Amino acid sequence: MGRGVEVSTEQAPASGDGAGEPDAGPDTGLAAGPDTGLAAGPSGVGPEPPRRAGKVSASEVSRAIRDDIIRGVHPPGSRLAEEALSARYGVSRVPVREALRTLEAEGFVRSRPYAGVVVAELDDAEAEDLLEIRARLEPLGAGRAAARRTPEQLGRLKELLLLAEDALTAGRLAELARLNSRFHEVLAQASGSQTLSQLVTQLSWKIAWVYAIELPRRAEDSWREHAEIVQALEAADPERASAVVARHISQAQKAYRRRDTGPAARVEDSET
Amino acid sequence: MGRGVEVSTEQAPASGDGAGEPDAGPDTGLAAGPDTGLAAGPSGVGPEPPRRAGKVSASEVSRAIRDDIIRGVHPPGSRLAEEALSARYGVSRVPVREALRTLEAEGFVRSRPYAGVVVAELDDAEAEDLLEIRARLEPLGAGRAAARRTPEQLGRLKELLLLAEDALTAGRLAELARLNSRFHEVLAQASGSQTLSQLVTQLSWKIAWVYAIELPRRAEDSWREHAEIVQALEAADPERASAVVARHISQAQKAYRRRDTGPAARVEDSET
DNA sequence: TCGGGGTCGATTGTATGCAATCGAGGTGAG
DNA sequence: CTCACCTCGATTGCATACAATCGACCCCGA
Repeated sequence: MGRGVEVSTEQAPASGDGAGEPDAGPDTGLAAGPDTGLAAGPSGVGPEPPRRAGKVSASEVSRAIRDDIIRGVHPPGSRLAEEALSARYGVSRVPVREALRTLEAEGFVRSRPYAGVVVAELDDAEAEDLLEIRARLEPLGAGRAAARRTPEQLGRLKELLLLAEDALTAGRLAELARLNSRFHEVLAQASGSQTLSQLVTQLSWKIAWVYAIELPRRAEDSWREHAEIVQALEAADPERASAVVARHISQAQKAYRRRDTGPAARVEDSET
Repeated sequence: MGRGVEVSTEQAPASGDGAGEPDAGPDTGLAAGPDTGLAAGPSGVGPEPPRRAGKVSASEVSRAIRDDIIRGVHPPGSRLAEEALSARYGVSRVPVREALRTLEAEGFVRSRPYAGVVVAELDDAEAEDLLEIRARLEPLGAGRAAARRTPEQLGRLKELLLLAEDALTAGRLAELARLNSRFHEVLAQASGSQTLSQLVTQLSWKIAWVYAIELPRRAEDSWREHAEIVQALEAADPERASAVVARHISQAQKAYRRRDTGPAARVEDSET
């Protein structure tokens, strides 16, 4: 569905604060996104009413920021200044602050008094833990869902399967990731437990984040490892070459193990 | 709108909204607590500055409301009007709203646009799910903690054990519950994983809530069941009496199964 | 008497303005 | 040249003020 006007300026958040990545891939998807997730402010024609009615903006802002974090618009470690967010999402600082509190409780950002809000780091260990947590919680939710699901929920899940199949054959990976989140979200809702549903839903967001952040990073690492291999070959150092390749394969396996990136994923893996 | 002085009235949250409990135990600890969790306003000597410095109040407010929810001051289903909270905790509505967002993300309250915020319900199934979740996550965190703990953290845990032993022998159950939460919180921090730590910490708060809410409710139910037993005896209905007693025992077992209520808790009583 | 519709009060949601606080940069002494 | 201190700009945190929305109550007609 065509969605509104869209800003173009995009305002890359980090002006060289360089906490996390060494500005590694500038192609993380920053300029790619078709929309910023909200009304995008008065960039176009006229001053138009401050905000279109119907939606309460605070929760919308929270969703928009979360989406942008997941999509890599705000990379880990980057600072989220309130006024900048204000301008970006077209609301005042108050709903922005509320959204940030939500995201803080969800673990997407960290904040310290008078020091501002920073996107949480997401190192390898964190990602590993997240996947472990999911591995332990989702079966629980699925069990509950199997017992309590409504026909509507089942139907929606089936529908998502079909959409995912389409997206998969068409190679629309971004859409696939979103469908994945949605699938787990609905599955969580179907568990019938408020607590479990909320937890698993938030978890699924984090997982989507992991995939979005970790896979490009993995690609980067992969090429760095390739470079190391070449170095070893150039140095004619058989042992080092062997070790580097072994590590490379191991890393690739690890990445693969994490792969079940879609509702249709029929993972057979043995969870080693 | 003189907001200044009074606070002592304590303002029981439900002015007849009667959603949740039938005002069951007015002694849940409402007037008992030595403090309401915050500065409690200028109830004492002079008008003194609106708030003592040092602490950022929004997060303090969130902690205070959470504590009050756990302690039963705001029972499940009760409405949390912003202005009332404002008055109670001595701040304006802005930090109150931010605190509510935090609590919403943590699952302690539910909110709908323009309908306000309500303390989440906590039925038996939810409690069961929470305990399941904890059963699955805490071992993970403990494993991580065993690998990554710092000596300071270990020391703090030992200290908590001692304090818990004291509280246990002294029979200070409320203190014991708080120590329990604290213990799990520190344990979670020791896991070294931001995600896991935050999750388990929030979970431990919820568990404390379950215990605080569920056990009194259990006591209530227990006496209701006692009454049913008496009724069955009065009616000279052996089958019904048998069934009721069987259910009663089963419930007590369930309650017992949930009981490990402290790091050192070795309570032997059989509930009822 | 009962149902439908409109008005008003109360509460939530947001914007603006001001006070509090922290880090960066400059300045002078040693 | 280094370091401590201090001033200032920028940003966060909060209080107030105003707009938007919903529920309750009342009035009216059948």
